[in-house]
Amino acid sequence: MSPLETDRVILGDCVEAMNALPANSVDVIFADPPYNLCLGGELHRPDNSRVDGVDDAWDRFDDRAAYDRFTHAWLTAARRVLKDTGTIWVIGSYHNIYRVGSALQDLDFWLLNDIVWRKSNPMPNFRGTRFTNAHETLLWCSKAKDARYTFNYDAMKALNDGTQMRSDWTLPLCTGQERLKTEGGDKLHPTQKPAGLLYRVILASSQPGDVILDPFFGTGTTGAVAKALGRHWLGIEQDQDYAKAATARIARIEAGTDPALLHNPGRKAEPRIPFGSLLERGLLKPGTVLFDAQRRHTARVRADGSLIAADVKGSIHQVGATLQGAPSCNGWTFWHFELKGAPVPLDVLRQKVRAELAERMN
Amino acid sequence: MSPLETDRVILGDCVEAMNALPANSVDVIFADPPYNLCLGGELHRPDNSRVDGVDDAWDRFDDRAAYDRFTHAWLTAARRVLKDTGTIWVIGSYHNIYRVGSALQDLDFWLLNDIVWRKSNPMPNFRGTRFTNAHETLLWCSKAKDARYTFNYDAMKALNDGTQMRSDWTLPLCTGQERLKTEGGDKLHPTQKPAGLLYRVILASSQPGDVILDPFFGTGTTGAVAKALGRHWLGIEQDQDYAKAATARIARIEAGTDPALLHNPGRKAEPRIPFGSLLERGLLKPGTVLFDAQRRHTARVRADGSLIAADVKGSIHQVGATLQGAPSCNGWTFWHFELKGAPVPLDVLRQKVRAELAERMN
DNA sequence: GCTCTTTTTGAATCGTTAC
DNA sequence: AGTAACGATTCAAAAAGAG
Repeated sequence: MSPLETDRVILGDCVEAMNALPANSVDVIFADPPYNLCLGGELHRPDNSRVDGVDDAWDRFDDRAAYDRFTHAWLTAARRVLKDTGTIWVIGSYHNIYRVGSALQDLDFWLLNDIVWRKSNPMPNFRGTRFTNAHETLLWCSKAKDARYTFNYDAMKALNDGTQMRSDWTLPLCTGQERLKTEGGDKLHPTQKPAGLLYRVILASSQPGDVILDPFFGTGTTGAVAKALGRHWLGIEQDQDYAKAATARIARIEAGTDPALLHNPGRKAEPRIPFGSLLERGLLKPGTVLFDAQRRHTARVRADGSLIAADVKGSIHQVGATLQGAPSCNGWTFWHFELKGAPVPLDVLRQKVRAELAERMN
Repeated sequence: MSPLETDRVILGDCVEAMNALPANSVDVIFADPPYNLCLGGELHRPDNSRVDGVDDAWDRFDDRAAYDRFTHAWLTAARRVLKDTGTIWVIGSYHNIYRVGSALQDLDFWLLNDIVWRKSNPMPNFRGTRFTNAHETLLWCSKAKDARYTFNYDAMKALNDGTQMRSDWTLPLCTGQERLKTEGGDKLHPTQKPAGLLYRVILASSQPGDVILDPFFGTGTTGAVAKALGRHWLGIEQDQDYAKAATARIARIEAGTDPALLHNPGRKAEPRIPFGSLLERGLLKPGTVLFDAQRRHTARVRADGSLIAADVKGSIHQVGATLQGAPSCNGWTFWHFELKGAPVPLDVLRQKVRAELAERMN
């Protein structure tokens, strides 16, 4: 077999293309396979605008068994081209990631971490039917339990302001200037991943000069970041338009650009403390009676963190404002509870939680 | 089969115990099954015979297959006792959650969300070989794709300070006073879950009076929180010491009883008011001119409670939708009428009627 | 050029009841 | 059973528009 020719896009099916590559030849694989979303009808926002869901042909499978066969096939091909010291990353959502995770384990990949990409700006759940689906999952595996692999611990620690990088990464979606557009101004690809995500993946698990393979190349984010970080890359993509756009995009990147220019650290976790968390933490119990400093008003705490007074229900702020006839009210300082016979403002509890959180959350 | 006897711990194997319960009898299942995949220690077949160390590959295969059989068995038993309108929660880490997730899907459970528990104080990775494993995953499933299920959207939104609860939950580990200890001062159970986690699970997915089953009861956190939140509980535990500690722990909890504190039914549950009843009650007169907030559209009220605009006749919703060219419209909030020179939404009148109805109930 | 407001949008398994 | 009507429902970020 000929030696590996890198820094190019291979047009075609990813299994066939990988099988045409030399075995044990790439250092890292990053894969963003179809999620098999199975979306039904249309979805509208409360303002009646239509949500542009993923309905592309490449995301449609006959059934779960067909998706499992597809997953097994491409992971098998990926395993062959991956060096014994290499690692593979796969990203997915709850629709597919449990199939992928099981398949990886069945193929004797060894799970090193599962990483949660916390989206700082996810799409809300418009109908109020579930929790806002605000994250995706990345699986990071070595080829075997006892395999040696690359993990740039110190680079990750530095990227995280001196404390160990955790398994949850807070990063925004790929939007704005970063998102590739058609000439008509629409998004070119329905699921373009943010460069910040690939930055962490590649920086964590490869060395300069390594080869990064992406079998579902799409708009080529993997190639763009790999090139900027001084790595070689190889993309496989079956859609000609995507392949063309990716090639052009990567050509515009300067190789080995100062990583600081690309550096896109996640936002710090906000120290916002919902009032409800005091209940979850057992610092306050449902039924606790709250009152203002002058003891002119009282209200009781409900299990969900709302307050109930004679005629009013709502947040600590809303109820405080309504009872006073004021336009607004800071419930944290307005409301007090009784502790050993003395009135204590709620804010004391918030400060307690903040102090605990500040200890190690990054 | 005898009716379900709740608020007790059943000592024994969870599959046998669940099979002895009536089918379709519990509202929510919370399960924290063993994760102990490949953590060393002895290997057992399902019949509890020990596996002799043979070839590595064979061992590994047998181990994972055994875990899969175990998972399949208890999930099958769980499915039988769960009501068709019930939901199941399973918590796990990357060691087992991909096996569990696949098994749930294979058994036709329908994944509603995967939830990430972000630990605010995780154990660091001491050897610097991986990312700090700072989260665990909860899977939340209904019994079938089209099953109705309980999700207390408004309670969750209230608990999160007025914005939708997301799929990532930041909560501390179970430590300090909360952690049950042996007489010697050691932790009683290796994986006691924080009450705050169960608080959110139970508040989100059940109603007061519902039955919560935990087939891996351990120290009884599920029962303790269920009781405090006015739910019934049922625990299955095979370790006598854990069962005893759990029973004692729950006995100390004060049961939540006040529905006003425990229940937030939300707006969706409010009684329906036909628009025509506003006319019957004389709150609105036939011929009243309605308009939207931007005064782009107008319509007149007819005696039968339908609207008439230039080209359109129909309900307040139909006419609003048609005039806007929208797929749907809430006529109650869309349409306004003039009162003392100011625009007032129809919804104000509906609230008035609802208040009167509530008054008469007392 | 600058600030403030409005609009747009993102891998979405997104309803319930009465007839 | 299927169909039609009712009417509930969104957050963050960035672009685009307005002044």
